[in-house]
Amino acid sequence: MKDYKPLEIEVKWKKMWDEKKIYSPDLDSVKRPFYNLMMFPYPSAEGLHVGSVFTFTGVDTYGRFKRMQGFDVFEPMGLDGFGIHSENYALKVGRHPKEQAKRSEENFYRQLSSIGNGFDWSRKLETYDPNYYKWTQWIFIQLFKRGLAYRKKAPVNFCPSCKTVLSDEQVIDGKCERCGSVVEKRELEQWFFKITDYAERLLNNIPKLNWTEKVKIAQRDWIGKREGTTIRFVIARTQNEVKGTKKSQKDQIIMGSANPRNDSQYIEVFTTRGDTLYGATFIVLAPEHPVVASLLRNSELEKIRKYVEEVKKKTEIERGAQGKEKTGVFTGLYAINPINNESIPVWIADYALMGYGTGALFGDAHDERDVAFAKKYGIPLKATLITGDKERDERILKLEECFTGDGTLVDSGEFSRLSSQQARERVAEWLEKNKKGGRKVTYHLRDWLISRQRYWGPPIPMIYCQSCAGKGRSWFNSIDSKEENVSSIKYKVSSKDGKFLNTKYVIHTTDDMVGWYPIPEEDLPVILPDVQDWRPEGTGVSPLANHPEFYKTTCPSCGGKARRETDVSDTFLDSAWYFFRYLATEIHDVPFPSEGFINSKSTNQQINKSTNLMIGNWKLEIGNFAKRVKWLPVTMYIGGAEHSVLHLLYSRFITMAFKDLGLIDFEEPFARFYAHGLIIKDRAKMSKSKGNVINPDEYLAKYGADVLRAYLRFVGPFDMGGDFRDSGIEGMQRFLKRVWRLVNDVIASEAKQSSDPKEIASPSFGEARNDNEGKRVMNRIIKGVTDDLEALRFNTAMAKLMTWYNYLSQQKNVSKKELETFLKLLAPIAPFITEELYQNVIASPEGAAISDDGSFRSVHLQPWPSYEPKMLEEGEVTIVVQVNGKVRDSFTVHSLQFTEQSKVEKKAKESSKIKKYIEGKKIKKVIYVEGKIINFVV
RNA sequence: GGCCGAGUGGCGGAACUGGCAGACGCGCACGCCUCAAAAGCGUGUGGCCGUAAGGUCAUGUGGGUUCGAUUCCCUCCUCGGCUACCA
Repeated sequence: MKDYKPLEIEVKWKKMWDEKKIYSPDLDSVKRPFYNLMMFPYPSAEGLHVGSVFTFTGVDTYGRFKRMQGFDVFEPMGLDGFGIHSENYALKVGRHPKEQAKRSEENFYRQLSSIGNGFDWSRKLETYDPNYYKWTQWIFIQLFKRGLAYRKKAPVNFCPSCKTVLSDEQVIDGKCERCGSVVEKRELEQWFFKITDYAERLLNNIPKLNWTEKVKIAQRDWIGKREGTTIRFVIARTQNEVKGTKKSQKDQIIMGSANPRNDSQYIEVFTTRGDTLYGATFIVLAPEHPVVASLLRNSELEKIRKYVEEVKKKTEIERGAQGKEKTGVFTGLYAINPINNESIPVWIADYALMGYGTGALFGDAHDERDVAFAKKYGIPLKATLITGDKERDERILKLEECFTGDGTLVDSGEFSRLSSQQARERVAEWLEKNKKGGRKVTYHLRDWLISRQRYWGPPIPMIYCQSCAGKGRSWFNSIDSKEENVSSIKYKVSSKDGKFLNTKYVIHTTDDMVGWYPIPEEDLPVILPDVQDWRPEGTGVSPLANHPEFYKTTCPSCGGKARRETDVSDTFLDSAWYFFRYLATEIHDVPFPSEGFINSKSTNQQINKSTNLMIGNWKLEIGNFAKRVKWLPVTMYIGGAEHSVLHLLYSRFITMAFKDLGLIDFEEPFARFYAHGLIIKDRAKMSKSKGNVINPDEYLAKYGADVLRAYLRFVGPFDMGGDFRDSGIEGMQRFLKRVWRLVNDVIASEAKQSSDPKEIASPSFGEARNDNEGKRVMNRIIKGVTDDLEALRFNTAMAKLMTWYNYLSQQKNVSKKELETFLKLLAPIAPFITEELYQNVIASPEGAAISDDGSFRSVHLQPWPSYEPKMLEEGEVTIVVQVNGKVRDSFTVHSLQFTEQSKVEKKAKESSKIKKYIEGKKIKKVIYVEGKIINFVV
């Protein structure tokens, strides 16, 4: 018998699979497309993490299972190599990002090809490939033309160490996601995508998605829809302005005619708790609130100016997360609560956020933050909600307890005695009727900040023309836009039940966009030049801004001197559409980007010329894209739950935008999303700082891909992850060696038998066993493994196969059918060893991998084993006998003849063990679960 | 603080809709093989009492529902992930 040499058979079969292209479906002609997608990795670290191997081989096991079930499985792989992660890694190792990308790419593809996955390598992609990012840029332009990309000056998170702008999502606990530095606030002009326009659609589609529930919840929370009310508080100069006046004068003030304030000077606040409005005793403004700004212009109050400036400089962390001390300053102003005409002080405080609601809130006794703030500054409070529990209500009214739940209103004028819920409704009505505010919906979701002042990303494909700007011109009033008929572009806004609500026309106000033009599409891509000073300098601009040969250009409209945008786009944009690109890619040898890069001395003209080489055939690519849409939405998408919000949300947004662009007729990219678990080591998350990161290379070299794959399947449930341990992997190697030996022994003894029929070796082929038990076992295992794989319960599928092995290895004869079936069931998990052994089995006594007609009889192309439901029934079943729910005895009966209650009950009562417990007692009740259990209650 | 998970032998984990808790594997012990070891094979393996038959206690804690709870409900504790002053 040959020894089991995993590495040798890997080389052999990999070559064969590659030659026969068994993992490269013809995208245009297949009948049962199954797009089996895993989140592509960003290759910034030293190499592939064993956690990624866990995920990728798990996804592949599912894909192989589906292929054997007759689906045309498409399983592509690529690299998310553009962006801040990769650039930071390049910074760390002191290598040019492009050079590093080349190295990472080589290493990653080497590793990825060694794990035994059925990747379609003819369609790989890298986000830094100009053939890829020309489309990233194209998408940007399409969104710009539809008014979904816009520019605004905004306070942004700035990491002083990475020297870049970060999105809110990249700021963790006020620190930079990558380097951990404390993040500062800066004001910069930035490009944004209007994802908030899609908030309602993104939210309403969630129930329809076949996704892991927790990911759906995370998405819903991230969108964070809140229905509440806005209330207008008219500003008064002093408290007396209201309090000291008679009713008629009060009204005047409120109506805006009293001097010197008028109705335009009001503060609009947002609340979800309109029921507590009567108890509002102060107003809090965010330091960035416009009222504060106007106040500062007219105010001599140095104290306020100082406070606001300090807070604005403060980082998120210093401003303090919940629980930390709140700070604030009184403005000297008062505001009139429209519902009760009370005049209440207006404060500025750091716990009010400009980014949420209206940037202003009212404080009351039923919010813990408000109470904490009020107590600190001695602001009075008034409880207006009670619970009905007398003792508790006493405490609440004495302000000893802060009650934040729904209750019954007290001391709230005409609203007293209403429930919170009723009151919210009535207050909203009142405000609407009296034009003092009204219902309002707010979202936690913010627009997507796209700009990055970095090097390693796709240049944002926009041109700014100073001269056009001076004339108030932009692309939106150019001839081009009229040709594209942009003004008539509209998209549908749907309500919750999917009903058409209205058509939203994009109305362009060119104010913000004056001077801006997209790069003409035929000039794409805007190649990222190969500059040497690529490191971020912390000047708030991209390194490309130091390269006039890059940014100097001509205006597409007037032909005058113009300037390219020098920022690059967020890496989340690269990954928001890659699943489309796998399908659109023609099979071609893509030159590595460096070959297409221009050098930094090239002129602008050369940039454009050189791109012609890259563009390829737009129409062809778009055409393929459209044809292949049958592959979408992605059938199965598997990735980490850490991407639950951002990546998945951005991908959904881009897909919806594609639909609105008329490119596709669906709006959700992933029919099914499954979140896998994490592999940990010694009960701790793997991390470099802990020094417990596992490099799969050594395991692949030592044990081979099959052993590692099978071990990772067995280590724990796919959605939970598992604890990686060397002793476990040894056990798995033993198992595969046993399988190897069993199959080879059987084949060998068969060969012996046919040459000398008298000699019966054991175990051997043959039907001689002639028992139904063997067939029942096989059918049960087939069903079990099939169900487990379908539900991605790989660990229990593996256990069932081991159980079956244990059974087979103890039999005198093992049939050829059993061996074949065993190998087929194991094939998705361990593709190499099963291919080798399967070929041995079918070759015995005759047969070969390549049949006469030239087709390849790979185990991976065999139909998945089926089972006969009839054979699942057990020959005999064990009936457990309980007395008062405690197991006292058990016996077996023939399942077909002896499972009626009367017979089982009779037999159970005959048992001496049972008699002991029921003798002389009255049986109150008998519970019988057919074929399982009988329970006497005495 | 909020949301989502998870707590089961020495360890990783099974138990799918409430029905024999501990499948399968690791580890350990003993045995076979061997001059010996490794590998391999076999047997056993939750705690306690008992020679045994058997009994009894056991799924983080405390309660509840049920003939019966790892599973359902409530309380609390611990750990992990995501998120975070969202008015």
